[in-house]
Amino acid sequence: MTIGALARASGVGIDAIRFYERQGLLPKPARRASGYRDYPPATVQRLRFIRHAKALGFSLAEIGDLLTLSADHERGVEGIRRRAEDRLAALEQRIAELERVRDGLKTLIDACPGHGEPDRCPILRALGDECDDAAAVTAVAAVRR
Amino acid sequence: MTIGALARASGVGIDAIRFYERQGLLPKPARRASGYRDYPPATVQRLRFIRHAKALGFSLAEIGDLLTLSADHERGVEGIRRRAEDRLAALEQRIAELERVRDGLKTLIDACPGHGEPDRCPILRALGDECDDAAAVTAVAAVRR
DNA sequence: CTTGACCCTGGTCTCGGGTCCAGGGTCTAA
DNA sequence: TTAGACCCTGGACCCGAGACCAGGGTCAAG
Repeated sequence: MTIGALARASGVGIDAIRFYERQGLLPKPARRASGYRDYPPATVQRLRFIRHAKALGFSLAEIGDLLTLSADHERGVEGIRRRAEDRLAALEQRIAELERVRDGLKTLIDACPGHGEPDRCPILRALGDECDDAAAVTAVAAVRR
Repeated sequence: MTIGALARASGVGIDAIRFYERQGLLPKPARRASGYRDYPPATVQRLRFIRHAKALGFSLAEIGDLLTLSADHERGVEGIRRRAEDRLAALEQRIAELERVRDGLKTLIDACPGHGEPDRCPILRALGDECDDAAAVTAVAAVRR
């Protein structure tokens, strides 16, 4: 199939397919006499794999790793599983981080009356770090590393 | 104070300070005869504001917005509060998204025995989208938009 | 007076994941 | 045969938020 047909079948853009080839995520395809790339239909699966793995938060480098491992019939499966677990751990850490930030922001919003003098707004005071307002201090402290 | 002193006092790098100036987040400071930037001490607060707002997930453009609003004694506070609420909503959406991905990944890992043939690994099968495995299908479906 | 720490400008480079463009060649249906 | 859709390459460009660098000038201590 041509690159355009592959793009339609896999849901991945033409430019992205050529980019993946340059990155080594796709093997260099056969060429027709005209120079057109000619893909075997199984490439659709490979591109879907890449698309889904991206949706799970894997980087292209990690996906290349997964693809290499998945071709390794000896130790591939353990490697895949371990990488998936690493991804999961990173994901959970990121979620916890965002939740911390969310709680800080929520605290500030709750403490803000939404009107009045700007120098009494706990959000501004907390961000500027020049306040004794307990709620604001706590909220921003939660956000600092 | 010089830019180096300001950097130390605020915890923001020298290059970043000059960058913020170019972006209009910091007013152009006075210059000494030598051409050195000479900052009023209050700039430390402003840089801390920027640093904290960044930690809350605001982009530099949004921070510029906040700084403009915070100088507006008429309608500033309502604007600030509304933007904080927007940020909170975006944050919660992002968290929910990541949780969806996390659950999908978790399901896949639980379904994977961690050994055996690669073509029986639910992670690989799900990513390649060529499977009837219910757990894998559900997991990946949860991830797709 | 020299050394070393600091500062200036303006420019390029980084990361990731592509997109877009110019200037060609090719394929297919009418 | 010709229009229009497709394909090729190599390169430039995009986003955000700075980092880094060269080639200069400045400032304070010893």
